[in-house]
Amino acid sequence: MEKPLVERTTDSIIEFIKSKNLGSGDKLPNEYTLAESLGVGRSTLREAVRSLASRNILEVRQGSGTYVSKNMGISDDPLGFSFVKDTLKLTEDLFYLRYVLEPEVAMLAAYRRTDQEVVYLEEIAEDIENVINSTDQLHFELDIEFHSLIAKMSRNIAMNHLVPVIVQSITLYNSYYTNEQSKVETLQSHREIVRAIRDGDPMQAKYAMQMHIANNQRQLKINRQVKQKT
Amino acid sequence: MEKPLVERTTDSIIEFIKSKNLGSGDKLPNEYTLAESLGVGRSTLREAVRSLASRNILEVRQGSGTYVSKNMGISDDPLGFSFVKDTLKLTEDLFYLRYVLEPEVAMLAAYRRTDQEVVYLEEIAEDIENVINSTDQLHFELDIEFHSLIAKMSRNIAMNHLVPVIVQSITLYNSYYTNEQSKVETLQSHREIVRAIRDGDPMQAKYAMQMHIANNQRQLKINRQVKQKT
DNA sequence: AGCGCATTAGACATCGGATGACTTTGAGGG
DNA sequence: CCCTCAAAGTCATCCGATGTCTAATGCGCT
Repeated sequence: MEKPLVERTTDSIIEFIKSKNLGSGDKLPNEYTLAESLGVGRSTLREAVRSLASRNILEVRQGSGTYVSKNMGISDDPLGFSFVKDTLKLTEDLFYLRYVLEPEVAMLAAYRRTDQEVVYLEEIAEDIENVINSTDQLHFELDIEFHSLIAKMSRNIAMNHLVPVIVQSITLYNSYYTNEQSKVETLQSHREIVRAIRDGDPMQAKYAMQMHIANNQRQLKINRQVKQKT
Repeated sequence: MEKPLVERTTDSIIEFIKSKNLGSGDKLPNEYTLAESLGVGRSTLREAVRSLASRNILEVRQGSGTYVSKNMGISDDPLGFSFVKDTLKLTEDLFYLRYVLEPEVAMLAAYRRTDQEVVYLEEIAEDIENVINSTDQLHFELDIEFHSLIAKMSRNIAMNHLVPVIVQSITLYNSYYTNEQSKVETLQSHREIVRAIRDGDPMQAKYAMQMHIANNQRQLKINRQVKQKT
């Protein structure tokens, strides 16, 4: 018994999910049954479930049941950025990370994308054009979706897991403001990216993404300067 | 009572830590006392503690007590790679990610490193040379330390958080075997990387890191082919 | 005085029963 | 057919008992 029973139980639950081939949204047996079948007490099982829930692997709904989570295994702040004090520098650094990463991702996407995915991507791009002037969070959510889909199209598992986290972190720890200029540039960039990926032009996709993120970086700095002066 | 008591209790614990100004390694009151003072049952407290432990905010040691964790906030598998079925492809993709990322990191490190850090880096590189032939995990741990330190030297917060996760994931989900050839190449590459960073030669640092990871990728494939034939 | 081993107190681990609160579902009345 | 509401299913919470592990204590030996 080297590891505590609770940890072995979390492993058992993951094993259970895999063996039963459960996916997002599927329901687990109730806690009494599951505890019984794993051979542990209910308290132990509950702690194991709680542990997995806090890692966004499970979702517990009182009165309803315990389910496999949607964004399986990726929690809100997986890289611990919420503990970083200097959020200004963090945002800059995140943009630099994106500048290194996402052009490569776009390139891969242009190589490997399916036609179906291109249709989705065009739909999202269109949605963004439609809500670009709305004030709510919808624009940010769609932007995350846009970049996440491209990451998925790259067929690189690591990128696919990582890009959503990075993009979300930026909107999470820095509510940056958009001006008219940046909106125009964003839409223009998006069109170029979509076109390059659709046409299967990896180099152009890479270049377009590079420009897109560089624009964002530049606009971020400009907005901060404007903000400082006021 | 909108939120479940357990979640409110996790918040209470964090509040408790902040208010008492507890830092890494400090001990919390025992579970009976803490439950009492937070006004919840022991099971509830235990689940809250377990939840925080799985997010690497707390560390529980049986028989000793509950402590504030060191690497606050970064969990073992933050990007959810443990759910990926095709670990072979995952490893390839992780290496590709490193190939994109780490040369840039090495470049930044060469720009921004301090002399003190260079001393540490040389020490780690030396340690690696000494244990390269040992069979245990020490070699992997030192390799993680090596790349993590370079990430720290880059002064990019995002890279600093990300690189350890990526490097660790590779050793976690793929126990790749090393042969004599790769050991020699690894040591050679490490020397070149250290030298370039020490000399403040960003381009050379980038190039050396590129070669290092490309070598690793190549050796990985070779080892797999050898493994398949047996 | 110093060292080492055994004891012991303190702390977490695990179990399972009792009761409460919430969700879902479906039967029955309109 | 729809609405209401009661019942069943499920998680939430507390609690007491017992086991296991760690670290400190203290005793005896040298």
